[in-house]
Amino acid sequence: MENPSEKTPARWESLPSWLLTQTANHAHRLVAEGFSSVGARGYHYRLLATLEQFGPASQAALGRRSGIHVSDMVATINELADRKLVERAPDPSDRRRNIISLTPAGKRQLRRLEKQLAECQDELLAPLSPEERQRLTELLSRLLDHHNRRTGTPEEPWR
Amino acid sequence: MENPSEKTPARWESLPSWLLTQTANHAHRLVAEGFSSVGARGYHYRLLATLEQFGPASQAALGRRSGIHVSDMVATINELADRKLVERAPDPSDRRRNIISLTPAGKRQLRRLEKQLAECQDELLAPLSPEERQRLTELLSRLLDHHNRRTGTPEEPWR
DNA sequence: ACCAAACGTTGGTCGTCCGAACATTTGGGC
DNA sequence: GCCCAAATGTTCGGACGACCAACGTTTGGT
Repeated sequence: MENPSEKTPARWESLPSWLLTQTANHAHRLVAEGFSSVGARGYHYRLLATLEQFGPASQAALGRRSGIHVSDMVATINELADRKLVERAPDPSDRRRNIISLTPAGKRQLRRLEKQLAECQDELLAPLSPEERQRLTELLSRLLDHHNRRTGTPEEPWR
Repeated sequence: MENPSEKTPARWESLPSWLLTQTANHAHRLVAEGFSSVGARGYHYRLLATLEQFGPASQAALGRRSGIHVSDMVATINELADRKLVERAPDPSDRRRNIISLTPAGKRQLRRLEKQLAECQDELLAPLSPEERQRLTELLSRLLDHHNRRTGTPEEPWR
């Protein structure tokens, strides 16, 4: 959206789907800028955060928990492993698996990303009062829940 | 997000930026499905709607009005012109320009897309009451306005 | 022992957004 | 009238998130 100008509002501009995707664009841009200032992108944060929250795990399990597709997981882990933010070790008890774990440097990076993320939330919601922010997140949560339910959420098999 | 499972909620899942981008993903998916069932995608609708609303115009002007990048405009028009939904004619008064106009078939396609779009809005907002839908769109509009203002909106030069 | 299932990996697709570069044409200032 | 800055259309390419198909290896249950 390089140049939305020519003032006259287009007639789709009041559609909820438009409002959502466009504000999401702004949100994504803000977050991406914050992350890239530390040399990262969304998948990096999600993976690091998942690792810290649930501990070391196989790539497949990490994919399920973080919502990152297995095939993207490979590239993401490669990128993080190159920067020594994450470690990939073979699972001795199952030779199909790699066990991914967070390094101290990875933890530090995660702290940086979280700081960026927090700042972005504020910039994103700047024009809203605390009560309005609350109502917005509540409404969005309901929407997200609803659609996540209908878009299959298989369940963790075991372990 | 093929498989968000493993129930335990990740800690970023309550962040406004996450809620926004994810619900926007669902919205986008719904709309894209609706559009693709008629063989179109977002840019097609935006271009057709812009043409109907503002009348025939040059590609650059259409880009400004629809928020589609000039370089994407080329491909979009190509695709629509191939299907005879749009016509590309040289501007006799300015040989740099093409004048793009909507064909009757294009108008019919636009009607189809609008129908799809309307259905999507309802599916998207299904879990919300009319009042809640109202409040959501109001909050999102405020956010979008705010960020659009800060992200340059140059103005239409003339004509 | 067999087979279905899980795992990691490779190599794509798609849509939206965006930038750089280029040739052509134009209009305004001088 | 001339010149230059600006607008126009076009091509190419990249980032990012989301996704899919296929393959070889390894596994666990039967």
